[in-house]
Amino acid sequence: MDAYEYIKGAIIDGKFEPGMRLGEEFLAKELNLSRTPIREAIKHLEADGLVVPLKRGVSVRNFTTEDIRQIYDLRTILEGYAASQAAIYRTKADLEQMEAANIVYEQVIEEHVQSDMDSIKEIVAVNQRFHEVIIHAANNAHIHFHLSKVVVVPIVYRSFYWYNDYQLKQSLEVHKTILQAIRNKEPERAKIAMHEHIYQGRDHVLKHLEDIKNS
Amino acid sequence: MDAYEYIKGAIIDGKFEPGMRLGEEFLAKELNLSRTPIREAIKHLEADGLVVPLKRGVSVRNFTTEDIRQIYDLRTILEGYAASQAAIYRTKADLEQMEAANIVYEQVIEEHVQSDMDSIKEIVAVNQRFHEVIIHAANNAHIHFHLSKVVVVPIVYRSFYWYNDYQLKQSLEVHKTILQAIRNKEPERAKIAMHEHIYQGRDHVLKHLEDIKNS
DNA sequence: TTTCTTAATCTTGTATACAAATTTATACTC
DNA sequence: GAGTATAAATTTGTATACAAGATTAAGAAA
Repeated sequence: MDAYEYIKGAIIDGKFEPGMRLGEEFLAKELNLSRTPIREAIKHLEADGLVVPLKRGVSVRNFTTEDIRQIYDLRTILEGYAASQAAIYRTKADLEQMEAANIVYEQVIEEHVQSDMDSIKEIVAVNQRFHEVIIHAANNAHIHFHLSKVVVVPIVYRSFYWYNDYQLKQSLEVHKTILQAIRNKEPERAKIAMHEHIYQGRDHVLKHLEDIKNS
Repeated sequence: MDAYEYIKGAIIDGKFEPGMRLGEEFLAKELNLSRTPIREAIKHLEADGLVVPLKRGVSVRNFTTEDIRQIYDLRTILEGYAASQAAIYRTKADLEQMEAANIVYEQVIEEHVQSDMDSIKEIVAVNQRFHEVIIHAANNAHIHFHLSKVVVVPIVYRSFYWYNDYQLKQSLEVHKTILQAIRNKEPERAKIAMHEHIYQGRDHVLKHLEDIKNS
């Protein structure tokens, strides 16, 4: 298995917790590889900002509340722009893929039972799919390059775990609004709706962080 | 010397041209190192998007005109946002550093004689300094993280080489406008001025690329 | 002469070895 | 018993070795 993907995955789903030192020998054993490819994967993760260097070796980065706020601000700007561009450049095929993603989104929300890990993973995947199609439709590969590094922050990734049914349906409704604006070629409307969508996500995560701090 | 910085520098100032294969043994000899640290530097550059993988090894990335356009669009959004945030959060110390950068900028432009490499390098550095202070004042470390990867594109970096005296003075004037808006705490004005500034940079680069294509 | 096949060479990718540095553990002193 | 110093043991960083795959070159056939 690819070392980079494995370690990244383990960080994202919390198997490797923030602050944990990532020993090379340990990872090499876990993946049945020598230290060389492990070190290269670590260098890649360091460039991504997912691990931070120590005096020697690296540890899993700890994202503060302030980091989360800044990252969501970034996402708001970039995805807002992507939505407005998508409303200009979207093709028929783009629209079909957005619609398809939202239909699946509706299904998995419908079938979803609270705190079922598998269905949450499906929700995360299909939500991401919708966002990715918009970014693709925006016709700017560089936006995609940067957003792919922004969204991957562990806490953002896991935020769906503490959505309730009502909030999930709310989220689907905003998706529909965004899609409608893109279909109608209304860039400003698409941007504003996307802004609102991501601000809701931000508030949701920040509130959760506040709650666990007070307990 | 650090392998990553060396190779990155060589790509930026064109010593390693787009498409050129970066042989590990070659780089190892050039830097008096073994292949191991070279490979790690290459992995880092790959994460940055400055080199692209081949079937085996990597080559220097070639940025197309379309890439340049997309990258400048990204810069416009991110630095425009940074300028508006700077207009809100700038401290006294931030303002002083912006002023200092612009004073030096004025001096080096004044003393500058066309196509003197050293003075051009100074101009590049002090222009970058002004932009960096604004990004710092915006109070968003993640914006800085992403912009640092966006601006480093070789062609963008070298765009100053084909500015004439009038255009340099023009550029200084816009810097002053941006600074004034930030000083007066006018976020929207600062953003718009920054947008204009970067669009001018973009048009300048794209026109240059067009010119060399037609010759 | 040109093209296809095969062999030789070169380069990468992975593993391992070794030295330097940091961390941990133990012992000694106050 | 606590703190410091010294020594032992991990662990990283760099170098090198080896094997697999890719590229180039050479030779044979059309």
